[in-house]
Amino acid sequence: MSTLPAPLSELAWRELISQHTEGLPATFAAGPVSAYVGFDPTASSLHVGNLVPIMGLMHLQRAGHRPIGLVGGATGMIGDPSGRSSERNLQDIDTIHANAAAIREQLARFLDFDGPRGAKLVNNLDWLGKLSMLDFLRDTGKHFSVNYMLAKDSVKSRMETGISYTEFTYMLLQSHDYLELNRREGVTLQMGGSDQWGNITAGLELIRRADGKEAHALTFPLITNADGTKFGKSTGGGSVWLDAERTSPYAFYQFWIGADDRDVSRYIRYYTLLSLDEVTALDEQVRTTPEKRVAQRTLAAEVTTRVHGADAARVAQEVSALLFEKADPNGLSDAALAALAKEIPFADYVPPAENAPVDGIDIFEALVQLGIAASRGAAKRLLEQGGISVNGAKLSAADKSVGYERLLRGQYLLLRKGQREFGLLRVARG
RNA sequence: GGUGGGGUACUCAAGUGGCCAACGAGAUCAGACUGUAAAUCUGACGGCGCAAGCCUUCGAAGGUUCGAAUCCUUCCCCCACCA
Repeated sequence: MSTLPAPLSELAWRELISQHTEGLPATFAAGPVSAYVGFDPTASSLHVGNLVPIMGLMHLQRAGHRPIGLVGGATGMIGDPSGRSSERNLQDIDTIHANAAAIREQLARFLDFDGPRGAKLVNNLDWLGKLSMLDFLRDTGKHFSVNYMLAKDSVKSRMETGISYTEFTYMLLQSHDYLELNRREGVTLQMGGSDQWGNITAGLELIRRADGKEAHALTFPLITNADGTKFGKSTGGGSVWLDAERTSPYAFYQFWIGADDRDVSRYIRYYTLLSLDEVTALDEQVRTTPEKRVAQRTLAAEVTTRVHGADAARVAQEVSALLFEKADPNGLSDAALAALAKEIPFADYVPPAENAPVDGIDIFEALVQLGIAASRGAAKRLLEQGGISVNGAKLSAADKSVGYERLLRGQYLLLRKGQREFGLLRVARG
């Protein structure tokens, strides 16, 4: 294993390799390789679940090879059956174009798009869009037997519940992409999640049969959480996005801070560029002084800095310190409160329309307006269970309202739900 | 086209005339314990309401009944076997 060429040795110690084709090491050793990863343009932003393939491309480029991102503009309109239990919704073209543009910007935070080894982003709509059915059947379809396709896990697993002809064909379209990129860009490696192995190797077959050339596959492991939950879900249950509009830098930072001790070492290997020595040192810290959360802090700072920049990461750290390290909210300056308003859920308080039954700020209303509770009923349950604090002090079940005298700087209220969810309310005195 | 089985809340899954807002499990949220960790224990978990209670829900639409997720009719969809 010590003889693995550049990106493979790195990927190997980071445990980022699930499997790869046999001849891949030799191919890397022979010179610069162009490799691609596909991204679904089903949303206008990538999320942390896309991070592993992105890091794969990053390591590749750092080792002197050329990364290519493929936006599945065409295939996104179809849907990959791999890893899905049901048929999915199709996207319209305008949406896909907009999403592709957004994805390119996010990739630029990881990849260098300039220079001879510059990264490139392509869209398979460019060739699949104008491909005729007859050409496709003649040039691609004839190289595959239905028997071969049925034997793939992605198809097999759907035989029970049913799979449309469209999704069945997905494998061939992806193979066609690989062939196309092999011809256009000299791409000889496709990478992807471990569930993509079948689709990628189908592409290798096509390249060999159609052009008699050799190409390779490399897959990344499926990322798991030690507690069995799905990786990449925020406290609220939603995906953690790279787009600051969808997931604030603070929330993004918090996502990483919350990593389980059992996971954090792996995540640092996967998602940062820290060296093996640094990673080993952090592992030691986790073992001896887990309560200091040094590894989690490092992980959060590293990833947030890469995705949102050093300034945003620093603010996220400061806000986190403010909220979690027992600073008295009453001492916050106007500037600090204004900064906070940008990072955590924020709302301008609107008093209930009814002739207010309570004096002061209606807590249920405040929680709903901040999005911390889904309804007044839910807010009430939270309060009754002792899950709500205001300005650092826990409320009792009887505290249905908060007096104006408790407002910070005369106009703000810092609400907290449970251990780690915050919201800032601004109240206009009338 | 025929026969049989099935569509229940975020997911799985009970329920086959009133005791059903609907057993149970998972997921989720909160509390205790902690280290913004895990595990464990406790509670909550359709909406509105301080509450009594009201409203909406069991594929869709009608109907029977004092009363339906449960019975009847039609329709839509899924699965298995047969053709």
